[in-house]
Amino acid sequence: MRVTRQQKDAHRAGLLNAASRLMRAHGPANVGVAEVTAEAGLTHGAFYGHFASKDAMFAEAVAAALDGSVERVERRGSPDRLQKLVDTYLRENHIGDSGDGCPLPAMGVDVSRSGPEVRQAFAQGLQGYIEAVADTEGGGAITDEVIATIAGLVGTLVLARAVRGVDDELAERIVDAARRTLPAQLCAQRLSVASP
Amino acid sequence: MRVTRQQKDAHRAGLLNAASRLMRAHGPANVGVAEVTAEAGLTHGAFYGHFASKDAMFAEAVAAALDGSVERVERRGSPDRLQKLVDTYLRENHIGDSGDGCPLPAMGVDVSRSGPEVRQAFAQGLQGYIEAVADTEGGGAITDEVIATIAGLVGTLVLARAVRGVDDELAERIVDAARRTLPAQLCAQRLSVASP
DNA sequence: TGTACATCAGTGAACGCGCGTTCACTGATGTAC
DNA sequence: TGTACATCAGTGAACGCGCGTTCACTGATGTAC
Repeated sequence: MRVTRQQKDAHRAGLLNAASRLMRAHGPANVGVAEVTAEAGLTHGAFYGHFASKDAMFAEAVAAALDGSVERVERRGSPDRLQKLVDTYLRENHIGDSGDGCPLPAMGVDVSRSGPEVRQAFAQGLQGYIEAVADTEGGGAITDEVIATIAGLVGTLVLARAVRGVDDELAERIVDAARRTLPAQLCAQRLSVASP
Repeated sequence: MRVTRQQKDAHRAGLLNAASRLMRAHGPANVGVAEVTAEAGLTHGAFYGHFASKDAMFAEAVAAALDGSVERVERRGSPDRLQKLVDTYLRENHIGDSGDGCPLPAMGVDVSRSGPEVRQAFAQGLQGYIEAVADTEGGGAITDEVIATIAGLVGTLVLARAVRGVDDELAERIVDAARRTLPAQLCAQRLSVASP
């Protein structure tokens, strides 16, 4: 049953892709090794020829998903306006089906419950994502506005997705609030306190 | 082994409290029925005298946790400034140990992966939380600023907690950005577009 | 280029384990007199 | 108030099941000549 070297590489990529999608949608704890391998067209035994453990694969899936996000940001060109990020983000990341969306809201909490390897991968990916956003849409500098805008988008998706289906009106209300208030601006009151 | 009616009620409350804390910290999928009952000082067999299933208990734990959050907001008095929420929230919700913190960032993603009963409980609790914040700290009206500020806080905690331990500097950077940009304000550019 | 053999990616049965859930049993509580 | 009995909250063994992981095996691929 040996396969071509390229096929082996393709299988590995397929496993990572399947894991990334499934784990974003259902969480790593609710996705089995057998489910991932089946989704990639393999049997569960093949898994350990590619990854040392389920946890090690999750770490790689996190890194791969965030790399994909960075690429997507960079491919968008250079609109030079942080507002573009908000528009595109809230358009692309549908409230339903988080499997294909941004890994930050879909995996963030799972990462915080995982071990150091996973957290390391996430931290590195998040740093890269922030830099990519700052470079292509924020004018280059990693400002409070860039970071807070990303955080605002993440929280918006987390809350809207949680109430989807049972209170769609509230879900839409949350997304609309984000659309009207993001990108984040420095808080006027605080600025006047900081520099009177 | 029969116990007093009050003790039965106390046991039930203890189970809910234990479940709420454990599931906020580790996620419902990573917390077992035996773990919850042991934390409450009982054995696993007692569980089904109080709840129909693990999922039903999660729904109740979500509702209880959010009710607790509402009470905490209301007990804080009426500072009448949304900014107070940001200060208190970021002070009380430590980046580490999410078991005692706000259920929105700790359970939101888990809720979005759960069934209708859980989502219903969360939607109702979130609605109540938003109203409580609007009443005691936002001046009464449920504005975009109130909702977007809550969402910003949620996203901030999700991201900061994910990188905690492996990149504490980034975690602090994220929290600081929220501190300086929240409460959310209506976006000036968009307003000028909407009403030129 | 063709052949012979070593390599090794994938298969599928098997493992130990912990999970959610059930249930016969226990013995203290609640109640009827 | 005191006694006798029914109730029922909690116990712990047991269940079926799916999980992550291992491993002997297979047969196509890669390689040495």
